Amino acid sequence: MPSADRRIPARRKPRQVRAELTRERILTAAAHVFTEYGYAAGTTNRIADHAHVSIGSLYQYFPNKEAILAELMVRHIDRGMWTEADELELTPGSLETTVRALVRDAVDNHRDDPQLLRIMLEEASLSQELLDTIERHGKKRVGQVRDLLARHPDVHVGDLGMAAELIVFTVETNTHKVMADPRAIPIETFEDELVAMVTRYLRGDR
Amino acid sequence: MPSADRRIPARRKPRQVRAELTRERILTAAAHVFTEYGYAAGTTNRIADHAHVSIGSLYQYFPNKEAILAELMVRHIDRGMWTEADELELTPGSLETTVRALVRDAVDNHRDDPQLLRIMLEEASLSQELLDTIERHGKKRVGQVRDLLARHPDVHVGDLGMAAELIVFTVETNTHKVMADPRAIPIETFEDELVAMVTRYLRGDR
DNA sequence: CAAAGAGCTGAGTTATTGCTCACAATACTG
DNA sequence: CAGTATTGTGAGCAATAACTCAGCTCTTTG
Repeated sequence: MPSADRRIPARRKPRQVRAELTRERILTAAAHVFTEYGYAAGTTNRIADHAHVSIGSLYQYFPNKEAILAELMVRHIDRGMWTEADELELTPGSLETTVRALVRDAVDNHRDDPQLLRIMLEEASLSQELLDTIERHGKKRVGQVRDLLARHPDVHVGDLGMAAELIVFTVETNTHKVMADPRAIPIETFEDELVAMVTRYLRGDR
Repeated sequence: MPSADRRIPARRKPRQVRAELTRERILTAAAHVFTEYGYAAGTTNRIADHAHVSIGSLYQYFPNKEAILAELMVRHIDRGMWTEADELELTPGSLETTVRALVRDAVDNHRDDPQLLRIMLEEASLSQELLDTIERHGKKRVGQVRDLLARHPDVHVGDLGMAAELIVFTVETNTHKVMADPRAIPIETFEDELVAMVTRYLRGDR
């Protein structure tokens, strides 16, 4: 492994469609390879092989291995970002309906490739910059949920911010677990329990 | 990195106290090094250095790097296992008290070295055997909690097994998160919310 | 106290992997 | 179609890290 901090030369920017396709093939292959082998064992040569591309080509579009993972991560985050329209859409209905929508949202976010997400979050040591992006995304999401809860009449909790944080994290990790586990519990059943837990919590029953 | 599956020669078993001490020093150093550098960058040479032991000695007691982590993991699990006495001790009291005890237990389990636990669980790719041990431990724990809930009069949930699973996982991961995050939320506050959530869920209020 | 064995050493071997670079192939342009 | 720019190739370099082994020191034992 070469020294980590070396001057990273600027990469060529694709000008022809061919090049753009190559880039995409590399990313697709990387997703597959990381999923199958994990981050450490998902070598750049393996990725290149899988993409039917030479290792040299790979390094023409990505300055290093981490950059590939970073791009996958950024794309995932972008896909998962709520638009304001989505947010409004969640407002009406009973508390349970709202919570269920939240859970469904988390499930959708994991649908593509739960294994890959796990690897991205857990296995690879991401750059500080990327971690910051994820952090910001998380904070924004907690904020959205907090606002959502604030607008709902049935919510009775002490600290709304903390409740939002607790909920987002709990829903996220539980979904993550059920989706990532091959021999998983049926999602529907688990979803019901999760929804029940969160709903009862928010309702603040004594 | 040498090929993963090679004949692993039997290691020397310590016969003198001196040897036992060396083994312990290696394990202690490994815990420190893994915590500070992570698993991948926590090299065997670094561990040996930190333990003031030659790399050769290290390999006299552990067949490979993973075995070191495995031993740390097994020890952690053993420490965290409930005895029957512990179990009985948890029975009496209000539901909230019981839940709080559960949460406290998780906190205690993370107290030693939350970073290390994170590394063990997330970063390293553990052997199937070790994963099975962890799995068995998890199942046993869920079983213990299920029995605990079954004995409590205030618990009203549909599927007790699933409830136990949901609770154990939720308490575990939330605790894990708060403990591992350096700029963490005050544990007490978070604990209260977590306890509230789980308690309200179990009480099954409508 | 001397022989035997247990424990310890660390330079060196083996293997892997991220990544470069000199060159070849392909696409664009006038 | 010649000349230029872009894209693609893959052997091999350099770095790194897991692990070995020949020979040493320390402990035990008779």
